[in-house]
Amino acid sequence: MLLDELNQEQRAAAQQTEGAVMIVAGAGSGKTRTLTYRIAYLLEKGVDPFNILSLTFTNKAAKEMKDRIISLVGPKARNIMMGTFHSVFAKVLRAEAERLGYISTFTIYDSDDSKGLIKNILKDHSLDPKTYNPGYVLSRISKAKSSLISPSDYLDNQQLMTEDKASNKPYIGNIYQEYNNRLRKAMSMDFDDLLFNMNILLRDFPDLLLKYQDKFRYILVDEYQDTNFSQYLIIKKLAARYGNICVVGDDAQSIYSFRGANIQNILNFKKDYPDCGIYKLEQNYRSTQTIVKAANSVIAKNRDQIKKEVWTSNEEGHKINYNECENEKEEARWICKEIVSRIQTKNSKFQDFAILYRTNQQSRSLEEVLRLYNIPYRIYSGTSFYDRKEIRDVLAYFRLVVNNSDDEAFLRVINFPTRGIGDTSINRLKILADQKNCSLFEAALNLSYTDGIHARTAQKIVDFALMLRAYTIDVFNKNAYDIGFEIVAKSNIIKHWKEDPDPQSSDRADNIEELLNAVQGFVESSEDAILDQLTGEEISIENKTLDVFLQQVSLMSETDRDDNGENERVSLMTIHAAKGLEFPYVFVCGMEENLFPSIMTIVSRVDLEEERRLFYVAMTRAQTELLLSCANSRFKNGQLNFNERSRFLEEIDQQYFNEEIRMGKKSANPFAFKQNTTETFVPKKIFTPIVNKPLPKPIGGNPVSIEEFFVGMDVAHDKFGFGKIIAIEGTGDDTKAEVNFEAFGTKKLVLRFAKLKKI
DNA sequence: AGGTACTTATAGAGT
DNA sequence: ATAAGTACCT
Repeated sequence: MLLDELNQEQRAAAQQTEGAVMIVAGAGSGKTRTLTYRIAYLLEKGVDPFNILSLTFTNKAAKEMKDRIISLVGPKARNIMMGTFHSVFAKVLRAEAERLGYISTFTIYDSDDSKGLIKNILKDHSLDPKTYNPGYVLSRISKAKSSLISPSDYLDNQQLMTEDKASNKPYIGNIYQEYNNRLRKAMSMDFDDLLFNMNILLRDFPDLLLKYQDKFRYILVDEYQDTNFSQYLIIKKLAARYGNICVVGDDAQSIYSFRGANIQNILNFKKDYPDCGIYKLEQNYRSTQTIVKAANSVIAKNRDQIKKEVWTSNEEGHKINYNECENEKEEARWICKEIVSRIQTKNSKFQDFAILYRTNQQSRSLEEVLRLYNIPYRIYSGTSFYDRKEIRDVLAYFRLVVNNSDDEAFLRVINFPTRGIGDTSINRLKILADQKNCSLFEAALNLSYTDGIHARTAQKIVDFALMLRAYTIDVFNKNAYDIGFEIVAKSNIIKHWKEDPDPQSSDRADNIEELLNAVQGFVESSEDAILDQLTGEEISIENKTLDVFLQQVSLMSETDRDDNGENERVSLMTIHAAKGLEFPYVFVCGMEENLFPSIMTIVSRVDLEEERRLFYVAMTRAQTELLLSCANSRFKNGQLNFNERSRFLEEIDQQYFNEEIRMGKKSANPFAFKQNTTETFVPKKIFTPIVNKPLPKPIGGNPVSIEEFFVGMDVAHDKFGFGKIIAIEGTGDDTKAEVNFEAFGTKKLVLRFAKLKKI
């Protein structure tokens, strides 16, 4: 029987298929498993997959869950609507776009596009971008949108207006209004619009409300603690007819309030659905007792929480490991050594390790040292592939072809690669478009020589528009790859990078080719539904058009990207990105005050509690071993900073550390706890440690000629990392050195080829 | 118009 | 450290 795979509480939660259900699931308690079996069970009971809506936190999670369900109950599961809030409702909006006066190929703006639009508005209204920092303005707008506050609501809202006046930015409401006007004119939506407009659709079109209530008779929401008001209301409306709503979450893992997530949604579920079944999953199957208990001891410090007792019957396991380092380089080296030692002694694989951090910047020093140790890794957050300039440029061409009204895309590529169209002509064109109340693209297409633009430049503008117009006509008759390939070729963008002498430029050309590969992969893939989940239409290669690709890509995160089968790598990511994942060995680095907890959060209890939940999430990713580290000094924005170790370290019940690494009373002087660093805190190693020496040393070192090497010299090798020369033999080109590497033991190297560097 | 050199800001997490 | 923006030169 299908549900035999679940424990008693999980099974009970899966079996109550009708009505409202809340599953409060502690970390590692088999939440995804329960959801998966619950959906499989629904299908076994005869529920039509077209009637199931399952909302997950990442698209990757959706894909994995769907694959698992398919393996349990067969291919009919493909037709379940499963994905993130944003991707699912983008599909619905695409189908219903004309109700809202949008074209179905509307563009989705990401935060960079949104910031660019705000910058343009500031420029046009002569507002100071220092006062009206685009990032800040966008976050105000975003918070308003995710609370369903429209621009006119904003301008009428006394509290918001007072706040903006107090911060000396009285025009944010007006910027919001203009921002929305321009988005609409460009036939574009930002992330929050996908949810906002879905709400409008359900509010203003009763037939659609009924249609989707009827379609989505069974609704499941994962990570419910991280939903915002806008998402909450969509779900509430959709579920209002049949009442079959199942939410899963853990208030202790709510970490997205900055994005408007409202922890009250889960805390108040019982108020909305008084008859709901509540199930608590408290048995942790993931981690050792040490990890579970240590994490519990930390989260107990929070005041706001649903009471529950997470426990495990797993073995006690290792004590938590901790190392205090001089600086971020030494921290990275410590992590590398710990990884290598486990690889060699415990038969672990690189994919068993994750290095988690609070801020994306921290990945850079880790990266440098991982490369030195020749440890394969993958970064799952930070500047994603799709954020790179060259990729955004190509995507802007695609966007403009699919949606001619997309002015931001137009401005991005009108003169890139350069085609002799400068600021003067572009400003003139903007004025023309404004006068005619049309898009920049249309203005360009219909440019006449009486328009006041130099004839030669005007011709270039018209040529540009005509070139793209040809693709617009074709875009729905060809698959995404065929047309994408042509656009890239014709726009000269690859040629531009290939001819550029800068060494980084050939990488950019390669990236564009990789993007085209991704487009091809999209066209050829059949992993998704065979039938369109909304229309029931068959999906074939002809449906895989460029606009569909764009819509998919704009909602994809780095975590969702394919790893091309190369999965034997250490994972690097922020703690936020690690939510929902698990690894045998987890490093949490940068355990320092002002970094984690972040300096922005330490003034308010509510923010600090969220930060503490974040640490709880980090700890509970670990299955067998948890390793923490901090650095006494660290470069940030090119400046050296000194921080005390994080208060969170002392909040862990000290019995879960080895005796010798328990925290003493926190000292006021950041240097006072320095002497007991590496030697004492590092566990026994199989490699000869050189950590007793005062560090840091520059990483990388300098190349030297063969004669300069001597026995006892500290050297670095591209592959083997740091080592010390223990013997030299031979002369001239045949000179060989025996080097004892920290991580790879003794190697004999021919100096002429080894490219050893002095450190 | 387009490229180069200098200046300045950067605050955190990401659909 | 890095990117983006500005001033200035060709």
